[in-house]
Amino acid sequence: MENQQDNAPCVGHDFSACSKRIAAVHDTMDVLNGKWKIAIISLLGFGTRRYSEILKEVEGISGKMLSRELKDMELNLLVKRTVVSEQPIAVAYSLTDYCVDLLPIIHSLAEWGTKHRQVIVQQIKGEPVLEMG
Amino acid sequence: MENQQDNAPCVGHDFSACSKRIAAVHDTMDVLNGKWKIAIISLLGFGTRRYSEILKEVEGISGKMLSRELKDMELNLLVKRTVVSEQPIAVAYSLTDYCVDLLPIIHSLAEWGTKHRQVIVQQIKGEPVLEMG
DNA sequence: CTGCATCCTGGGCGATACTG
DNA sequence: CAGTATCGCCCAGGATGCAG
Repeated sequence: MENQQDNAPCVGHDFSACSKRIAAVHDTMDVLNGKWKIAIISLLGFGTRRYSEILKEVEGISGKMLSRELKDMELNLLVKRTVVSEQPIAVAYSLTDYCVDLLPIIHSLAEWGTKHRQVIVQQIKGEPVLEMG
Repeated sequence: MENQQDNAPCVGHDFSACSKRIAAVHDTMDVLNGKWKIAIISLLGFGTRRYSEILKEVEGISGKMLSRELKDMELNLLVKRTVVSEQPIAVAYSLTDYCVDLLPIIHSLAEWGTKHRQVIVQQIKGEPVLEMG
């Protein structure tokens, strides 16, 4: 699979390298779908959190969505759910070792986001006010 | 911003590192929103493509969505649009240098997706899944 | 060929109330 | 505190048709 250069053009019938890569990325984004999962992973990357803590620290998420996302992520082996105490109930969530592999990627995403914000700001300041659709 | 260890727990008032990172990732995912942009970038990472080529190679995308995504990505300086010929009209799309920075990340995403697919298949087959955490 | 307008549907997601 | 149930909005995105 890796005898293909990253930036080599893929013309004609050298089709499969492209589509395989696209499919693989699709698999990942399928698991990371929705508005919240990446943020949750990013947060849990800083350490174990309880349900209510995530609710507070992930700005804007509702309880329903948090439950749903967490359950989904558990099924996909991204997070581990641990009942800490029964009365009152407390549940802790942490990343699986396997999901930890995503952290460097997500970190890169964060860095790019920071850079992008600057680039766009420059564009807006620099350009002679063009009306954007 | 980087005096924070990647895996250091962020408790109590060490709140801002978490939320800043989350916000930055959010910025990126905001730009990469929707079902198609990452796939398009991944494809264009293999080389310049024409509109109709992208339409064929990105499995499942409709013409409307492709136009929309491409326009959006152009505004965000992710792709460059070049009119190749007028009669009949032909348009080539390529990644900006700046968007090329995303390729390694997307490549990592692809690798993780491949791995994940295997893990999930193992899990479904009931094979002893690796012990997490 | 490239790309826009229109119509339409599914489901993602928010708000709120409720259970254990 | 953790999680579910219900209701409903809204918009991403599919299908189709038209225009330059």
